[in-house]
Amino acid sequence: MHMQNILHIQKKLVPDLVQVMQKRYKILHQILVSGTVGRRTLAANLDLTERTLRSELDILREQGLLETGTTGMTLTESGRRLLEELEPFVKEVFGLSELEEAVRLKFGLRKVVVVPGDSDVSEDAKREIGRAGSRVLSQSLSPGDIVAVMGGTTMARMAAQIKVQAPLTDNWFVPARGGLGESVEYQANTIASELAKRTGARYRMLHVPDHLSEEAYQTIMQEPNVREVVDMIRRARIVVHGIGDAITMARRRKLDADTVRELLKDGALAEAFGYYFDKNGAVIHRMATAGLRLEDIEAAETVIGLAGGRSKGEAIAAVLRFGHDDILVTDEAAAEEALKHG
Amino acid sequence: MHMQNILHIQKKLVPDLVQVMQKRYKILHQILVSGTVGRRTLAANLDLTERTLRSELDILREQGLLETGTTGMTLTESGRRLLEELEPFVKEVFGLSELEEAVRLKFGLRKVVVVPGDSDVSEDAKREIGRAGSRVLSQSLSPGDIVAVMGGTTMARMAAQIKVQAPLTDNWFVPARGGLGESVEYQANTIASELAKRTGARYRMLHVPDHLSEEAYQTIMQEPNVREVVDMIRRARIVVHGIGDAITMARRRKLDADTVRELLKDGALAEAFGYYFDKNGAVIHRMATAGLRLEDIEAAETVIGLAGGRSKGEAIAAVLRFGHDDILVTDEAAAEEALKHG
DNA sequence: CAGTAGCGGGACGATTAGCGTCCAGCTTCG
DNA sequence: CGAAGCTGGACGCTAATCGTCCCGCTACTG
Repeated sequence: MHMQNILHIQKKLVPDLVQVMQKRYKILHQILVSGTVGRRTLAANLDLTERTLRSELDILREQGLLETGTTGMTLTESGRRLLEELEPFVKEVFGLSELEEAVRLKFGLRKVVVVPGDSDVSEDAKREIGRAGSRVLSQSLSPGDIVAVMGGTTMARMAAQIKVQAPLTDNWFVPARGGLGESVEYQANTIASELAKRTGARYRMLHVPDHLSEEAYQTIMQEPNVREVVDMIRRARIVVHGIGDAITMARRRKLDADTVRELLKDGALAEAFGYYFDKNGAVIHRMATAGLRLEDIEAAETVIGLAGGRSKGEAIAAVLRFGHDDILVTDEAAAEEALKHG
Repeated sequence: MHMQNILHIQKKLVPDLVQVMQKRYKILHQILVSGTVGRRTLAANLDLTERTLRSELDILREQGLLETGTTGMTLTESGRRLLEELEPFVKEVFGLSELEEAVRLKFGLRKVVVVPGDSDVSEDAKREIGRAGSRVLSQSLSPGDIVAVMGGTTMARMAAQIKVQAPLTDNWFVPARGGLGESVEYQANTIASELAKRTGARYRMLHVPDHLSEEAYQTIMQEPNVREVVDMIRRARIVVHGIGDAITMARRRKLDADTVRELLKDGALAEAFGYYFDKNGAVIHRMATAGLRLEDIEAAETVIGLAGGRSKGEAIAAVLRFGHDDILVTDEAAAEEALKHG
């Protein structure tokens, strides 16, 4: 645990080092398997543009790793040896990004970010998910966007770390759902306000008590300022949510015994944005509070899921199977686990 | 030997990023020892410009390694931990550049280039010295410059690897000394011609047999084309030479027994540009052939010495003590050894 | 309590590096 | 002998980087 691999350290100090290493490794590797190959062919094989490849080749040539002849480029003895020496590290260097790509393909996502570690055992990993999540959210934001956010500890951590260049005077943060029985610092309302405060955006609260009678529910929904927030939720272009284990969430939200029994019977596995899912991603149950509906999830342009820890891998897989998430931010352990159950 | 450290690999694969790593480490380290420090102070301490430092600081802050307060910048817990984790690798990351700086200061040189390895045992290191030497020479060249070169295997390797962007139509390569009894492929004449051929520059040969009588010597020096080359040598702005062990060189050049004995008696240790030096850098003996004199060495703007291998460390130190070299290109083992004897 | 030194961060123009793109000249191979 | 594929050069556009200066603020110090 303490003898951290130097690659992990380097990733912090020089974040793009690993990517560049990967790129150059791929180039050398491709030349190795090709024997002798020309620049254009190489560019096509590696899906790089001719010019960027050329810059890399110049560097590699400068380092004496490859030679240029009239028929194309070949690895030098030095280059071949380097590739061989690099072999043991390749798995590690490529580990996370390969994981990201694997998860992305398996669940048909637009983007996957995997941070190192396991949130179940490492506070570091949790923080990294928060940081990575906030970065993803920042990148996804366009002027005028309304962002609907859920609650939860991961969401709170994300909110606590977001930073923007310039104040987002043109954006809104709204809670995706009314009160869901969480303690106040992890409620969607709190998170929306924290996000707004830290980014200079505006926000709205949605105060709808849990467990209302149908009649009371209809009444409160007629309230203008509830109506207004719900309308904003309907128009949200971005939705950010955590993913939880069904039973844990049910307990945390103090569902009544009957409901819990029913959830168990139906095979509830995961929870996200107030819905419970079974292992196939089918919706089992809906929390009784106002706000985001499934149609809104489908209408949103970017749905971002945040969750980490090996124990959540299966739940993540279930929610991803539901099929409406676009971006996943998770950690190594959860990603591996999700793949197993995908 | 075979389980190479990944840092060695990275130095080859991503040398640019390793430098960036060094820079960022230095910044973090400086902040650590300063406790809290402002940008300007930091820039002055690290000898960086304010703006470049600032870009780096932004990245490091983005990585959560440092925090910015009203009184200056401080490392975060993350940053301190990173620095601690990095400690075991620092020596290795900085190994060569620290070595370069140490040698540079010890012998008062303008520039020192140290390549990894030991030429005594590694063919790779020899080639790297050649490559590095050719790069240094290219960088030192200005239009119109005359370059005087010596012979030797290291010089030959350098010549074989030099490359230039555009042909040096305005430069001359001349042998620094007439024949010095080396086999033809390592003679200064050959090297000058090879360098010229590979760079598009022009060259002159200097054919002066060894061991001439004083009379014959005076006669040959009156020869117009000898005279002409010697004049060019006098005007050389750059001198490039190898450094040898005195006894080895004496033997290779088949000096007569008397002279060798005399060299030994006088404590000859090193040889460079036809002169023999004792351990204090004092000139013991001069080879009897035409060409470069000590005055010319002093007049030259840039004197570049090339030599590697632990066994040559002491000789290198002796020549550097002579005090007229500006740039040294060597390998790790020789540099370490030279420091011991400096 | 007022003055000041030192702080971070904003701004902006000049410079440069990076990149897409196309072309010339060469070698090799069919 | 022609076609294909190769390298390396060239060039203009764009985006990033950098040097430089300035502003407002804070926390000391006298």
